[in-house]
Order: sequence, then structure tokens, then C-alpha cells
Amino acid sequence: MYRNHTCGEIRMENKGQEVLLAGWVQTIRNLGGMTFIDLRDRYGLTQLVVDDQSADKVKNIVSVLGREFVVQARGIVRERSSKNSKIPTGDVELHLSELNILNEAATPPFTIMDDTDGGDELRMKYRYLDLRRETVRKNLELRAKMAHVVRNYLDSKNFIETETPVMIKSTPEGARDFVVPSRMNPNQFYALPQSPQLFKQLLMVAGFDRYYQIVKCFRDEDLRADRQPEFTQIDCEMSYVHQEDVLNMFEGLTRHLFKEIKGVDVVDFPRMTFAEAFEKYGNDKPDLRFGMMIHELTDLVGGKEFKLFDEAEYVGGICATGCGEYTRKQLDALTEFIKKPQIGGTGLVYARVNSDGTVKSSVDKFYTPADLQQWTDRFGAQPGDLLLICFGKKEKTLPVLSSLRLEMGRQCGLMNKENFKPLWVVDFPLLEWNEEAHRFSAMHHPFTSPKPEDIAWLDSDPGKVRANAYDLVINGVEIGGGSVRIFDSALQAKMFKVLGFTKEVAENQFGFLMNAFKFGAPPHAGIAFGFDRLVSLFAGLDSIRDVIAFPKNNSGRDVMNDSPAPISQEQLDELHLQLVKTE
RNA sequence: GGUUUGGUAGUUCAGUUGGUUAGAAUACCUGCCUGUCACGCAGGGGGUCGCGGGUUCGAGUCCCGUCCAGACCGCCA
Repeated sequence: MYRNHTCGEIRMENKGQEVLLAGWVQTIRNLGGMTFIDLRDRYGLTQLVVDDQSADKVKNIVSVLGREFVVQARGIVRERSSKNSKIPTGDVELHLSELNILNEAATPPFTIMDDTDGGDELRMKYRYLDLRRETVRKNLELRAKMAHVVRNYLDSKNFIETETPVMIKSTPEGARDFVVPSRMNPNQFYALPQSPQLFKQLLMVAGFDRYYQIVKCFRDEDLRADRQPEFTQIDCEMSYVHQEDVLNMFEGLTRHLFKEIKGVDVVDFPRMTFAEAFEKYGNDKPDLRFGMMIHELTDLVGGKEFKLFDEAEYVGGICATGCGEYTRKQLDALTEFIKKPQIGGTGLVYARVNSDGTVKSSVDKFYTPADLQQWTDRFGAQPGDLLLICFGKKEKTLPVLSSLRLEMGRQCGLMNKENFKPLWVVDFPLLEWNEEAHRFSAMHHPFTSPKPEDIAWLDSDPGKVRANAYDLVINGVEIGGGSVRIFDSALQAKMFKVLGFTKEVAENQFGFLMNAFKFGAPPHAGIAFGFDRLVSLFAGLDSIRDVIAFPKNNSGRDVMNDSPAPISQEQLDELHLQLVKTE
């Protein structure tokens, strides 16, 4: 037996008992006549003591111990003479009668404590050491617990957990595929799934009715703090449902997760159309933790000799509540912020509402107090507020205002991580114009059904067609998305045509799905949640890397095992592959 | 593909307008220490300043190139 207790569970009730512990040496405090050792395992820390009453054998072993040695410790639990209220086991200690080194350890490259001195790259290189830290392990424990809650919930709703293939057929639409060569099929490749989309629809044809899977998905695109090349989705599909049924079901799941994991009742799941989100928040994933909605001023600002506004297609702004005291320096910084290339703003006009209700703006030369009053009325601005106004092409200016709004939310401390504000964004456009390919492409995917009332526009004005597609957004993070699917082969064929697929391409890529649909496809709809994002949201983290045991870095590399890596000529030959030199 | 920030001791970082032998903290090693829990005290070892080139009497510092890492844009049905 290696142990009969863990390092996190010993309390005063165990006083006088002999216990056997095993774990890692976290710290050694040698005071000369006595030595304290913090022994760590997954469950906590227990202090071990060696003093002059201890056996020489134990003292000798203690003298050669180093950090992160794996040891087994036997001793009597006793009360500490000076207690440590910072840890749960702080009232007791283990007076050692026996100590065995189970394994030695090299000096770790960074301190394995909650506030480590290690930088990100080092922590990733030695991720197995990083994972010994409680803060990191807690994230993964949270992840495991959330997966468990999700499974319980969906199981209770009669969903069937079904695995789908990881080696599938490559499809040209959407993100780039990772491909896998096939030794037995020369010059042919599998692809790793970007999502199990087609398979879950086939499971609906198969009559599974309700399917889910917590599943790895793969996309060969550039990475971000919230994007990994392999990531996990809670993937679901339901038959004989309308959009509302799906929203209600997964509203329920989300609510259940908040209750079970965070202990909070999140009641409001408002719905907002894509068009409204864009008008009022400048993007398709509004953060509803604070107001500062965008209002348009185009109709109020024209004809006053202010050229920048006169020439702008769109003028609009936000009302930064309580920011009327912003200094010139702060306003200049905001102007600089929106002019950054990645934000792309052209300029910033401000108007502050003084305590006496008068308005002071950067364009007083052009606008009378009465003009400015009209502006503040539109925002419902109060004394002490600050209007921040941008202008230009509408489709460029709204995203600028979105960035500005989020920045003001940050500056005003309105983005409390324990305040959860979910939102369904609905009625997404079905298609978006792809400048490069010079054709429309599906905003969600090619199996998304158009809104029946918009189908007529498929021929005349495809960009106008709205889809039965929806996203779940929480605190400005896109947590999940889905759609009602097309289950009619004629409509699906039309969709492929609008997307510019020839019959042959459609047949070649998706023929098996179309074929399946001939045999009685039920109406169906589904959704997929980004599980990594969901966990990082619950953990209050900005990066999904912190909730993945072995994540990849910004370049898609695993710095621990240094992959991807070249393969041998033998492997290449066997796979019928030849390398091309790249410069 | 682009923008931007960084790379100096095992680690986290400082290093001024270019100027003596590149510093601090921590970690590591040695010694002392019986109530520590960020133990304390004394001492010690530890550097290709990412790499390559250039400017200069002189480069960690300036210039060019390159590699690596982070954030962001494009991209992500």
C-alpha cells in the first residue's frame, strides 16, 4: 500500500492516528533542529515534521530531499503549535516516523505553485509540471464536471450519445481541412472533421431523433487565444423540431449548467435579430453586461457645414455613461485607439453633458446648443455622460463603434466576469458575398434552411435571404450556433446552385447526404456549443488554452513534443507521398 | 499573408543619450538556525544579451535580415 490518506483530507479528527501519505515535495523548510516539508498531491498539502525525536534514518533521508521528489511518508497526526489558517490542513501536521523516496526529481524549470514564476512558453513545454499546479488543475476539474453535467442533462432528455468518424471525407466549403493520407489507398486522403455535421444529419435520417456528442473538431486555420486547431464541441441534433424547440432545449441546458456549476439562476435569454445586433452593438455577438448601445445620428447632423459628417454615409455613436469627466488626454487616447489599423476608425467626435445640462463638444463651431440637445436626447444622455461619435461607411463604422463600446465597457469596469448575460442572436443572413471566390458562400453551412418567407429572394437577391440560424452568445462570446436544416432535396439542390456548385461537385461532395434524404428525412435542426469556450467562460479565463490539458501554441505547435514534425522517408514512401521544397 | 509587442542568469525581469568587469529578485549549491509555512541569516556558483550581418574607436543598447513567442487583422461554412 502506497497511502491510506490523501494530502488534502487530514484534520484535527485524525489527531493521534498513524497515516500513510504519498505525494510530491513542494517545499522544504529546514530550521536546523527541525525541518518542515509540504507534501502535495492532487487533493492538497500536508505539512510533515522532522525533529530531534525523529529517527536518524528519517533525518538522513530528509537531508537529501529536493523539490518535487516523490515520497511516501508515515507518521502520527498531531496538532500544530502554530496553525496555518491559509490551508484546510493547517491545524495539523504529520510527525514522521518513516520516509521513503519513491522517486527523485530534477530541479523543475519553474516554481510549481499557484503564482508560478514560469512564462507561458515554459509552462507549455513542461505542461505536465504546470498541471501539478492547483490553479491549472482546477480548470480541468471544472471541465470534467461540466462535461458530466452536460451528459446527465442530455441523457435525461433522451439524447443518444453517438460517436462519429474522425477520418472522413474532405469538403471544400468552410475552413481548411486537416488531411490524413491513406497507405492502402494511394493518392487518396481522409480529412479530419471540422464538425460532425453530415453524420449527425444522417443520424436523423436514421431515426435517432436526438443525438449528442462531446467531440473533437479540427480546423486548419490561424489560431487565437480562443481558437485551437483541435477543439471540443457539444454537438447536438434533433428531429421533428422547430427553431424554438432547439432554443428552449439548449437554454435549458445552459441554465442547468449555470445552476449546477456556478450556483446562479440565469433567467433571461433574450432574442435579438442579427440585423438589430449589428445596428445596436455593431457586431453579431453583443455583450449585454452593459448598455452604451449604438444610436445613429446621420439624420441629425447633416447640412451644418461640417464636412466630415456631411460626407459620411453613416454617423453614429455611443453614450459612455458617467465618462463626462474624461480629460483631453483620455479622449486623445480613445481617438488613437479607434484609429488603430485593426480597428480602422477615421475619427472621433465627442460631446460631453455638463452638470448644468449644457453640452460641450469638439464640433461646437458647427452645431448650436439646440443641435447638440437633439443628439443627447437621442441617447437619453444625462449630465456627466459622454457621447462618442464615429462616422464613415456604415458597414465599417458600426464595427468601429463596437470596438469602442467594448473598450469603454472595459475602462468603466462593466465587464464583471461573474455576471452572465446570455443572448440568442437569430435570423442570420443565409449567405454572404465572398469577394475572393466571387460568389456567395454559406454564412453558417450549406445545409442551413432559409426562412420560408425569404426563399423567393434566393434567385433575385440572395444576400437578402435570412436563415433559420441562431447563435448563443454569452458576455460577448459566441458560445454556440446552429440552424434548422434543409430536409428537402429540391431546396438543397437549389441551395447548392446558389452557392455556385455544379451538379457534379454537389453530387461528388454531398451525394451521400442527398441520397439519404431521398429515403425519408425528418425535419431536423441542431446546434453545437464550443465546449472549450464555455468552460473558459465559466472559469473566468480569457484563453481556452487554460482549460485544455495539452494545448497548441499560436503557430499550431505542441512545444512539449515539438509537433508537427517531419516523418521518415520510409513513412513517406509507404504513404505514396513526396515532399516539395519550400523556401 | 499583414500589423504590433517582446526575446538579457535555471526563472521573472531591470539595464538611461552607445562607454569600465551586464545587475536585482527568485531558484540552485555550502554553512548556521527547534515552530516554519514566501522561514531567516551568511557565503558561493551561474550569461554566446535569440541568431546572422552592418554602422562605430566602442553595440545588450543604433540599422538590416532572420528565427522564436504573445496579442490582433485577414482567415475561421
